[in-house]
Order: sequence, then C-alpha cells, then structure tokens
Amino acid sequence: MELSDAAREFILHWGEMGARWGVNRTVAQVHALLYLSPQALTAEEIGEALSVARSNVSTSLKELQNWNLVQVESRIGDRRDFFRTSSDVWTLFLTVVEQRVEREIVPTLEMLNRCVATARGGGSSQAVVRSRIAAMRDFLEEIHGWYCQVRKLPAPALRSLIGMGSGITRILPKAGRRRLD
Amino acid sequence: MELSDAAREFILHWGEMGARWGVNRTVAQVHALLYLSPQALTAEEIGEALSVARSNVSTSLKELQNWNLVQVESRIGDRRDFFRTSSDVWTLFLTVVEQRVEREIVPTLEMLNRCVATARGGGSSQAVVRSRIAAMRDFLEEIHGWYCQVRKLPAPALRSLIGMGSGITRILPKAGRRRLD
DNA sequence: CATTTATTTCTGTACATACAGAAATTTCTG
DNA sequence: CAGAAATTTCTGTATGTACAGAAATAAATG
Repeated sequence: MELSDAAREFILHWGEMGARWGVNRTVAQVHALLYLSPQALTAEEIGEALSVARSNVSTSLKELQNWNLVQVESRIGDRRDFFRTSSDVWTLFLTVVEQRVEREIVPTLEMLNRCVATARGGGSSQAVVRSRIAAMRDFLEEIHGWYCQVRKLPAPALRSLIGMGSGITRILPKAGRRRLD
Repeated sequence: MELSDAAREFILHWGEMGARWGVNRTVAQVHALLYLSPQALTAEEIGEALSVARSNVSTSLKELQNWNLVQVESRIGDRRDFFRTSSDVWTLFLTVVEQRVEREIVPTLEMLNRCVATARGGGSSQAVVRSRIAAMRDFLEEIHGWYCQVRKLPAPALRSLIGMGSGITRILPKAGRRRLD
C-alpha cells in the first residue's frame, strides 16, 4: 500500500478536520483511507498505509463501525476481516448527521427541558435564565424538527432542495416571502 | 455571582458539547455563562462564577472575540472591560456557521482542488482516488454554494424555510418532486 | 510621575488522550 | 483438540493540551 501524493494530502487534511470537529485524528484518517480505496482493506493494510499500530487501527475501526460508517466483509477462504466504507458522500454525510443528532442534539434537548423545569420557581434573575434556556430549547427543537422531516426525503428530493439554494424563496407562499423585498 | 442549579447544569453541559465539537471546554462554558447573564460581565466575575483562573478567562474571551461571538463594552468611570454575547440564538448559530465555513470548509475546498489537480496523471488506481476526491469536492461545493445563497436571506425567510420542514417539497416544481411518490 | 488596577502573555505543571507493544481471547484449520 | 492465525483488550509511555500562577504590559488616577 503506497499512498499517492494526492491521497496522502487528502488523508492528512481529513485527519486534521476530524480533530477540529471532535473526531479522533486517526479515526478520521482511517476513514479517509477507506473512502479512497477501491477495495475493502484489512486492518493490517490500513496500519501499514498510515504507519499506525494495528491495535490503534482496531480501535479506530470499532469506533467507525459504531458510527455506522464502516462495514465488515468476510471472504471465504480468508479468516481476516475486510473493511470498507460507502463511496457515496451523501450517504456518509447523512450517517454522520444522524449519529450526532442522536448522540448530542437529543440529549441536549432533554437537558434543556430539565433546566427549564428546574428554573420554574425563582426570582427575577432566574426568570432571565429560564427564558434564555427556553429560547435555546425552542431553537434546537425547531432545527431538530426540520431535520426529522427532511431526513425522510428521498435523496433526489434532498438534492434538488440543495440545488435550488436561495431560489427556493421564489416559490414560497406569500407569508414566507412577504418580508423578502 | 451564585449560579442557580439550572444555570450550572446548562453551563456544564454546554462545555461538554463544546468539547465534542472541537471547542475548548472552558471557552464554551464562558460563552454559556454570558448567554445566560442579563448584564455584561467582567473577566473577574466570569472567573469567579466558573471557578476558573482569570488568565484562562482572558484567553477564552479572546478566543470568543475571534469567533465574533463576544463583544466588549466600556463604561465611563470604570476601567474594567464588560463582556457580553448576543441573546439571540439564531444570531449565535449563524455566526458559528459562518466562522466554521471560512476556517474549515473553504480551506478544505482549496485542498481538494489541489488534490484533484495533483492526481491528474496516474494509473488506474489513481483514477479511483481522483474521482473519489472529486466527488467529495463536488459535494462540499454544492453544500457551500447552498450556504452562500441561503445566508443572504433575511432572518424571517430563513425561519419560514425551517418552519416548513419537508412540507417544502409539496410546492417544489415538477422536476424536483417527480421521484417523490 | 509614582502608584494602583486591569489585562495579557509567559511558563511550568497537571491532566487527559493517543498509541505501541504485550498479553489474552477468539476464530479457524487439520 | 492441539496448534496457528487474527483480533481485541490491557497497560505503560509519550505527546499534547489545559490551565493556574507569575511576570509583564497597558491604562488610569491622584
């Protein structure tokens, strides 16, 4: 497994991006490598290509499987596992979003609702805290509700929505468009 | 500065969320505190409320100012700086998105374009690498293009877009709606 | 201009995470 | 069921980041 210049730059940058978004650098690199690979790879091959200990590859692959980003393939006559990821970027993107929503947005909404309830009785400064937390809750609820609806759309509809960009507002009913001009 | 139970839980959770999204825990906590506060706060007050050294508060505030999330207020007859953040969640959200796009998406697009160019000449396995990187580039370009258009919308239009959820597809022109049913 | 007060930068330490290698476990083969 | 091969878990080390306190700088007052 010899990495080309482009592949190496891509993988390194991806690792860096992962780190900035709270994903382990090695985990992100392993995923980037699998994304670029035409075939499924063994843990051995991944470790060699990235110069990373197999133990770390193992941990990273487990993590990626927990995120539903990597699947395992078995081959008859070979006891090794072969790992692959989707080559469809939209699939990958939606998977990550789905996971982060479940792991972070949903628990955060629960926390916010708890807080709003807790801060019910209280003085005037408590009232401000309560309304601010409630505003945050409402915001996340709104985004989350939008996400829950949109994720059910078939891929082509989603694509066409994105493709329209702000053009979408041209066909909005009056109520939504009124304040535009 | 005595924190209520709700405020404390909110701030701690927010710090945890920040950590998961690549934001320093203390930075996120400082911002959460400012978000809940009815008035602008001094570095001293922030440090006291969060039990954090003033030096860290200073660093965190600087970071938040770099992100355009925190503003400084001066008061006549007081030499201290007072720090505040917007209480409008949409404003905060859009600020963060704008910053992350500039700092991460745009540079990533540049990297991807470099890689696609680099991988131009090359064998058959290089062809796969090139097409995968190009696919990623196209995806990010699409999302980024959408973002660039949508961010120019006035807040009410954006709100109504979100509010519609998947209902938006009901008024899509035929081309976008065709494959829905 | 000396003195006090606020803020920022610097530096050592503590803590947490990443990781390599070893050990243990599981899976497969004859 | 013994032996081999692959994988996972465990453990010590190393690297990096966070942060408190000190030092330095900047701002303001009398």
